[in-house]
Amino acid sequence: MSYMTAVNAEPPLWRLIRDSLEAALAGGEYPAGTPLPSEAKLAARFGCAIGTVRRAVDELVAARALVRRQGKGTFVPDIDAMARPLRDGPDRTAFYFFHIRAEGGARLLPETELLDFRASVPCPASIAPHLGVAPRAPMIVARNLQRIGGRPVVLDELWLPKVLFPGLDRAAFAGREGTVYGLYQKGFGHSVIRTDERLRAVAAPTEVAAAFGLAPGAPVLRIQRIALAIGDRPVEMRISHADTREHEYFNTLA
Amino acid sequence: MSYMTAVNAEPPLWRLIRDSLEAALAGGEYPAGTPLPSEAKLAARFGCAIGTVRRAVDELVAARALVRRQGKGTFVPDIDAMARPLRDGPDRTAFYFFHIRAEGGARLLPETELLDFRASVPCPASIAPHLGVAPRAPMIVARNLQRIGGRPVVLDELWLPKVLFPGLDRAAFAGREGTVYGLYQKGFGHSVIRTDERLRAVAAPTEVAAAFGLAPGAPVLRIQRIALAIGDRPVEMRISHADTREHEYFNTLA
DNA sequence: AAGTGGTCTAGACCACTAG
DNA sequence: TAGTGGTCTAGACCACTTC
Repeated sequence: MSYMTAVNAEPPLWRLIRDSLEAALAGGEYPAGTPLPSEAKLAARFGCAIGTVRRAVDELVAARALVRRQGKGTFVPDIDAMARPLRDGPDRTAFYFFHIRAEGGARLLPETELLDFRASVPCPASIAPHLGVAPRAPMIVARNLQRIGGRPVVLDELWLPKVLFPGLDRAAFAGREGTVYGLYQKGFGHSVIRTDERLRAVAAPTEVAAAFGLAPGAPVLRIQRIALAIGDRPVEMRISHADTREHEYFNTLA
Repeated sequence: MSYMTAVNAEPPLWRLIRDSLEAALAGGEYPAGTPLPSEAKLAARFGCAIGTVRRAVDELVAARALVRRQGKGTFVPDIDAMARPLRDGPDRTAFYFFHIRAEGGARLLPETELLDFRASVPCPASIAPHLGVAPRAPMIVARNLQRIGGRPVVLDELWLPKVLFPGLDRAAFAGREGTVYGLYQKGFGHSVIRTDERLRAVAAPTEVAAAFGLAPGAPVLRIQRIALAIGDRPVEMRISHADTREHEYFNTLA
């Protein structure tokens, strides 16, 4: 007569807890620097054992939405801290969203130069569906030139739904500290944890060829990226062209 | 005076168990069809609680070296079964090692035609270090043309250390059922679970241009892949050229 | 019915960080 | 010293598969 064995609908408890935490993270609680409640407190709040909370947090850690630090707490990872090479131990988390490396293998972080910034451009029909916005919705468009070791290697075109980045202007964009994704996180609460990319080899458009000192029509790598924040919310579309004469796009699968 | 609290050197028990299991898998025990001992039996064998075994197995499942099937057991995944679209549920495991898709998005598996097979070629110095073999070590070289919907899209050149594939000849290679990686797994015990890829845009070599019906020098995507089996052992290097006029290389990160 | 993996509990003890 | 996450235990019960 186990009348107290709970209802037990379909989804396991740890999944409900994971989704609840994910929603809280997507909703902007617990910004990058502040710790989550301790596992014991979360267990009390959800009325379950600590092990169940740990199972939920494990998932979010695997999805790169959280990091644990023994003795300190559990945090939303700081994207800029990740992008910077770590002192202690190998920099496995570095370069997570930057995959262009020199042929030899030495990993250098790029220097970014803002070429152009437009605060309100109607969204083309080719981009709107990827970001889940209406066609002709107002967008912010920026173009960057990235140099590695002084040499221009990547030309970026960024498309941001204006509604997700209220008040973002050229000064804030150019004057940021750290990476673009760090700005999305600290300025607007969008923690990018996943990207979908599509790559093609194309003949260099004239502007790209000029930037890289290439003959017109020379082969360049075209990368179309969609950046997704914690709840799989798309926040940026980026079209990049890379000069792969002396650099390569690296990809490790699974 | 806790004289029985165990030695507790550095590595946690679950890691030792994980490594032990990984070594057994790399050593060829438990081939694709046969289940591992049950978690209870493994716990007894290692003299620990079931939860500790589960922690170790969890890691190998995350690394795609094992799959659990409730009610049946824990298995080495069958690569060909993964590569085939699944009936039940979304085919999230399909296309794991094949990233070229039609522009629209419809995923078609390619048909492969063997163009060339050479049973013993000395390994070039440019390839040897990637596979951990000595320069001029004997290699098997194969070239494939892959068609998607009848259209030639990818030209592959495969380099295999002969020592890892004893007895592999053209007939066995061409007459296989399933994918190349399925052959590696079922014929030689090398379960590929990870790949490292480097991509560039290059001018099409003449032979590639001819195969794709491209003008000489047209841009094509060059993919250099190293395939790694369970213990991070490199087993294949592959240089592919892809026609990305109507197809794209897809990549989802983390 | 028996055997498998999946969920959840309750608690002990360890390792690390901070005040 | 107190609080955090990390490891490990021992066991209950559930869901699925096979006989």
